[in-house]
Amino acid sequence: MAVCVNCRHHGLCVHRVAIFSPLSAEESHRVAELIVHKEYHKGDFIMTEGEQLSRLVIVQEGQVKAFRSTADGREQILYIFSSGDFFGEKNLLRNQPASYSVQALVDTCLCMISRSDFQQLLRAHPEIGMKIMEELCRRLERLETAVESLGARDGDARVSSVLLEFAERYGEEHPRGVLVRLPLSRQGIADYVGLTRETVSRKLSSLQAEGVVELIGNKKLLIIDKTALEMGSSQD
Amino acid sequence: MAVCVNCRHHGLCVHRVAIFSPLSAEESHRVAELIVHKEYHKGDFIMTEGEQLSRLVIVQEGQVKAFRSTADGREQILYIFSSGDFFGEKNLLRNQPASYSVQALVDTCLCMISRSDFQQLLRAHPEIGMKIMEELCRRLERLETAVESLGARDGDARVSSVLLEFAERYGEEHPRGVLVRLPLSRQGIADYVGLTRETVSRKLSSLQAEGVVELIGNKKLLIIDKTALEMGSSQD
DNA sequence: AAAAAACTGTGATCCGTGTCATAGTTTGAA
DNA sequence: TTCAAACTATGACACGGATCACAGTTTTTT
Repeated sequence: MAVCVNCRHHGLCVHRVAIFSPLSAEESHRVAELIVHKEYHKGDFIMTEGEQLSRLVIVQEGQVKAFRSTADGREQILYIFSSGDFFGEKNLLRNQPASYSVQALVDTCLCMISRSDFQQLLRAHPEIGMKIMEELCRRLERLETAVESLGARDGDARVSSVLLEFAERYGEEHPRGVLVRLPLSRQGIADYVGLTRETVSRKLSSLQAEGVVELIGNKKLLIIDKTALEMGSSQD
Repeated sequence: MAVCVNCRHHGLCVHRVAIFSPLSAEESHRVAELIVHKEYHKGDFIMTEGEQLSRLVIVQEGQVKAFRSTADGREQILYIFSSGDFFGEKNLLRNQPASYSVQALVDTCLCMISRSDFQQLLRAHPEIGMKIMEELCRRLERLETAVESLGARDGDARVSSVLLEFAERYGEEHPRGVLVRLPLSRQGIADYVGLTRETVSRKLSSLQAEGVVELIGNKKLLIIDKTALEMGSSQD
């Protein structure tokens, strides 16, 4: 596996995480001592809905999905967390159970800090609280947008907007457009935008037929006409 | 109108708001000085998507809806804020524009505190930051549930769950069940759960036909069989 | 109190997406 | 390299909710 070797040997992860940016070099060294590392394989569960974790978890390397299992047997993906993101915030302030499950999408290395250590840290450095608030607000905005998009039950718009979101987060320059490494399978995309696997397939196919995107295998995709997606995701 | 008379004469609103609960009597007196009150009529806009308000707004008396206007002309309601709730948090930490519009559902009195005053307060009383974090987490959880519910596009479940939510927040005891004063019109409910006015009407009618609820005019509703709603909102 | 405006309920029809079925493709293991 | 398991694409069909239309009701205005 050999993920996060750096991280284990030096306390590097502290530097990679925005919420710890208010710390001085010396302080972050001390914080690094408090952190426990753990590696997970693709598919491993990191936490389960309802569980009481009482740790803040930071993604050091890799990618995980956070989701809820719905009553009708579906799986609603809420977040995709990558390097630098954190989760488990719910269990820190109050003693609340996790409101979603988290599962590794690829081999992943996580940093964990205990509830008590973190609370002490928060008292000593209120600016960390600010950082967390900022991130919570960002996350709220993401979910607000998700609600907006799911409320307007237009399938095309949902697929377009998820592609734009992935392009923003995981896209890289390419002579003919933006190359996106998809973090999710077709089923995963469906679980993210509230459609079925089949519908996502069809929408992607027709986008390709229209020359808007180009499917490269199942895990990559080239966005050729970004404007068309932007139009499709909003007005038509 | 005559809303919030108390509030204007004494600084009472400070006491009614959870986020200021860490303040001592004397401190809250001082904070009350910083607060500006303002009254709005039903239908008035308090803030508009994209606007830079740079104030934290607290609902003293009344009720407002927070929503986004979607590209396809719909209106997606994100939150309903009542007495004690706050909004405008986005503009406080960073200088971000509001991610939603806010409009008064009834005549409403609001308390506002400026960005700089609030930040000073936050520095002096880190516990206020904690309270805000808690509330942001609560709000996140609400939205996560909304996403889950909108993702599973079953109309019956959406209506059932919104009724349960309203019962929780606005319901009162009644010999035959729970009496709910609906904060939204049929169209409003539709905008909240991502359906059309007509579908909401139909679902409510059939719930009434099944003896689960009883419609009392357009603004009230009696939940007779809460269990049926709970079953309908999850598994079937 | 009367009139206007806004809101609600319900039928008829249409369309999009879910569901089911099946074949093709990719991925990973032996 | 071969084989199996998992994933993907696509057609056929059904069904639920959107849309359109209109009548009835409630609320607001003057």
